[in-house]
Amino acid sequence: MQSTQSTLASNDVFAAIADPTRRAILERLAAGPSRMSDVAAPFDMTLTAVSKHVRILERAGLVSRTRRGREHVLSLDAQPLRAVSQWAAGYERFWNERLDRLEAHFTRKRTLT
Amino acid sequence: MQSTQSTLASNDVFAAIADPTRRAILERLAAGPSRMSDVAAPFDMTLTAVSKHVRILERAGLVSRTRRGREHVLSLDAQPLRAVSQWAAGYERFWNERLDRLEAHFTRKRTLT
DNA sequence: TGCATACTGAACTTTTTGGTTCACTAACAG
DNA sequence: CTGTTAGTGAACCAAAAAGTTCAGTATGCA
Repeated sequence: MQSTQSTLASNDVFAAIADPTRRAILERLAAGPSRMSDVAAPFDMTLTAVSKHVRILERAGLVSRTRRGREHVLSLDAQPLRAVSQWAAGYERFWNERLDRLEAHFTRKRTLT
Repeated sequence: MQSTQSTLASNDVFAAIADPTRRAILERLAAGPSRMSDVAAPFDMTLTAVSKHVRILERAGLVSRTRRGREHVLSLDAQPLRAVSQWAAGYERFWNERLDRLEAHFTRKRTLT
């Protein structure tokens, strides 16, 4: 079992990236680690709110934090996104060719229960 | 404007795939189109509940329906997942090499505001 | 020491989500 | 026709999510 990533914390990851604020946080951290306050600054919400978003990202394994004095420095941990990318890419054959419509036509005759 | 998919309905897509039931529905439809009832059958919830999930998937552009008599036949529409895959793949450089930690070390000195 | 800064935690509010039930419409089967 | 099957729509509920405020804890700085 090497690819058990799915359905273990995967659900958390999908839930984590569902929120646009959290996706924006990830984008910001892609530019390099930064302090909680700096991450929070661009958003029109309190620091506490952003702090909660960050905690959700942490639990999803997407962000890690290291304390430097009173500052919390956040950095991106993108591995879980690999699973997401691969999950979506699993549907590749449906968008590559327009074979989804084609195959639909085929299978309809048999598979339709 | 051909690639405006992002941020237009993209948010809906991310929200749509956040729910495990809805991901399961997509998986089922990957095997071919099927009727609402048949899609609903495996789940431990009412048909109405599944119907609502399907509507969310439709609004996200992930599922389309065609009526055949009184039956609603659902089929997968995977295009939006391409955007998801590409979005996640945008973070590829962070998981490919362990260069995220490396670069973190670099940028920390300058970027830390 | 003593005040400002950088956060967290707890309590609370509002909105959204995921589910239910029940009544309804439409289509098919005898 | 009549009854059964396939599905929606509306009203409702409980729990979760997203945000707030306020109080508290460390750390840094003068």
